[in-house]
Amino acid sequence: MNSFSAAQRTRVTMLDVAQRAGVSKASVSRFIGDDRALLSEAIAERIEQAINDLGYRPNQMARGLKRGRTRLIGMLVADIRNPYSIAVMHGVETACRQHGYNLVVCNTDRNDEQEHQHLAALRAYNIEGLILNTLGHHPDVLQALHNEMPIVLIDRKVEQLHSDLVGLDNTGAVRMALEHLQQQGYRDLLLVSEPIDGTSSRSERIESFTQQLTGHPTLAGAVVHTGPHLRAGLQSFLQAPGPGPKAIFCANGVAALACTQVLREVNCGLFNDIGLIALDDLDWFPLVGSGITALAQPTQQIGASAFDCLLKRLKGDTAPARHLDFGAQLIIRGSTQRAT
Amino acid sequence: MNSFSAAQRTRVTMLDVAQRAGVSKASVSRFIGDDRALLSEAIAERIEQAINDLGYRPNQMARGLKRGRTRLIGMLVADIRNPYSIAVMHGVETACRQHGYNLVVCNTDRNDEQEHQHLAALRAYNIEGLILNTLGHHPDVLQALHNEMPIVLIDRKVEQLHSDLVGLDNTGAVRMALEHLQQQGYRDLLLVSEPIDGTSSRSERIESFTQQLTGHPTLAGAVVHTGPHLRAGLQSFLQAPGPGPKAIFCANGVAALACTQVLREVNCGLFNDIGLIALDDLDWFPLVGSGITALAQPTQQIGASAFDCLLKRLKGDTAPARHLDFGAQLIIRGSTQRAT
DNA sequence: CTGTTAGCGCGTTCAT
DNA sequence: ATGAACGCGCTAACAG
Repeated sequence: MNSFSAAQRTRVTMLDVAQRAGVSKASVSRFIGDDRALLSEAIAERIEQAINDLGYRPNQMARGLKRGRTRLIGMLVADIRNPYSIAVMHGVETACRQHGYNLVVCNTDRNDEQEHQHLAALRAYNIEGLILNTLGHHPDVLQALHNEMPIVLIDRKVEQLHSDLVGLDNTGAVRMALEHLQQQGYRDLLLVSEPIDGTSSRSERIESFTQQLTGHPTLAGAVVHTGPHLRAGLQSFLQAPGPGPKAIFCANGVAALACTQVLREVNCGLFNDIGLIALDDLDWFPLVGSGITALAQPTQQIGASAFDCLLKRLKGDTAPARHLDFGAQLIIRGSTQRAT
Repeated sequence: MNSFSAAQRTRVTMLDVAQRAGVSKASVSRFIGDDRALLSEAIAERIEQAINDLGYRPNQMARGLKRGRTRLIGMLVADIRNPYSIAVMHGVETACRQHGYNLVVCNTDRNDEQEHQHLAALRAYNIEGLILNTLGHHPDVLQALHNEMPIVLIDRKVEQLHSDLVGLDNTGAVRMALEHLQQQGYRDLLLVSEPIDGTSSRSERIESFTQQLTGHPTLAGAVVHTGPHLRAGLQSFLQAPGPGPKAIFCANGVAALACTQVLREVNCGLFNDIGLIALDDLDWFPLVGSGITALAQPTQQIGASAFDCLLKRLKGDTAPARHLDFGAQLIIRGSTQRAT
């Protein structure tokens, strides 16, 4: 078996093709690039033949070095194990491929140091644009990067970096949730969210919730966060006398998972004692108890249109930063059907 | 706001640093690379200063072009929405970062044409090694690639491509499942698997199941596949008179999801009427019914050791192809506790 | 239409 | 210990 000890570089190059076809490198380059029209039929055929014979593939590194176009898009994700991130990433990846771009994905595991490292690495690879789904705790680095390439934010804003953003219409989604719960007869609400850490979508949902409650005089509401206090928070909510039937509103998929876990631990009948609705729709939602009602995000669209924004900018669009907010879709399951 | 119309490339280069520090490019290169020891203290400091002042980052493209080392690892995944793939990928990514490599992830969506495209792209970017988790329906391309770089297979073999493989000890995992089910008093077993499509791990599990059943005279067993016939298959299993208590063995996470869905649809009491064990452990398993017993795969380890294999090869290891099989871990939940 | 030339940013001999 | 010059694989002028 052969060794790959980093030294040998036996790849067939443009020169090989040129020699085999009996032409100059320039002609091969024209054949490869967008100038194929300038070539005579005869010579084009010989080049094509040679390319196939040798299995030649142009070296994108060298190409990028010369043209300044690497056809590489970077994506920085805070938590790659979050189903939302995966779904969006899938959308981005699909769009990339359709337009001849490739995607370099970096996961920060919610770690600022790793975010820093990855940003440096992405820059070193001359990516043409960046899709960002992190807290952005390095505003200086990001700003510097933004001078070199377009950036599109996904789901979370970054302070002082005013670039395109695509995400969810959080206020609208919260409104849908509240209206649905109200219609179903719930009166006492608890919002369960992950702790506030600067994620803008997170705070927007919480703010919308408290704000809109003031517009629903028949509804009462409170907020708890996931983590060590979740269990206590849920229990006191369950036990307290309230204005009427109770329901929980999970602000995202992770909160829904944590919340459902605790509800089971405290032997809460899913979902006879209590209603439940979640923002995000995960594939197991139908399987828990009588099914969890969800507000699904159009993740595929979000990813695709993030790439679309990037592409527009790469083509020279210099319009002021845009914000694209997509609507959520209500999927009703058993968890918000009150036992009569 | 500035435009990024693909033309301007104002990045600070090695020459800029050299001039600012009043030295030659070669010295800067030595500072960047592993030859820092050869530099005088004074000059090293000046270079470091200049680098910081200018915010210089070496261009990996140019670097890779010259040295043949891009520090890029490619990973080709059949289905990025499969939690198993994500988990493994997370392991790979972590290991990559720890060793200064970056990961380019490509998703084929189980599509042969996309696999082909992605392989070409990865080659074009001069990745140093490839981690493969697909069917490998392009043996010629893969073989050609394998001449240029090391390849590590994950979970599934590829015909005629004998390179390193890391995955699960499927036979052992099936044995653990059967023994556990037997101990719990189940006698009539049904294996639910995704359809056979050439995925080696899939067939190994099915074969191990049927094979080992012959060694358990007290157990009866059959196999059904997910898809349009799953529902009928499950129903006839549930209704048929059998040698004793019944249990289902889901061959992976996807099968477990499909299977649980159907069980709900046919109003099967989860899990009083029937036992359930699944290979793979998903985060929602505790939440369904009384909890789903699982055989967890050490996905993090699998990913990390895949990268490890690659690294060894890159360092010149030419030993014959290795197979690394990890053991599964049994996690007992309610779905295999028979109601007494 | 085609070939020649000159770099892109960097690493690596050679000299010194 | 340091600098000058060449080439990695490719594209973009310029000639012809």
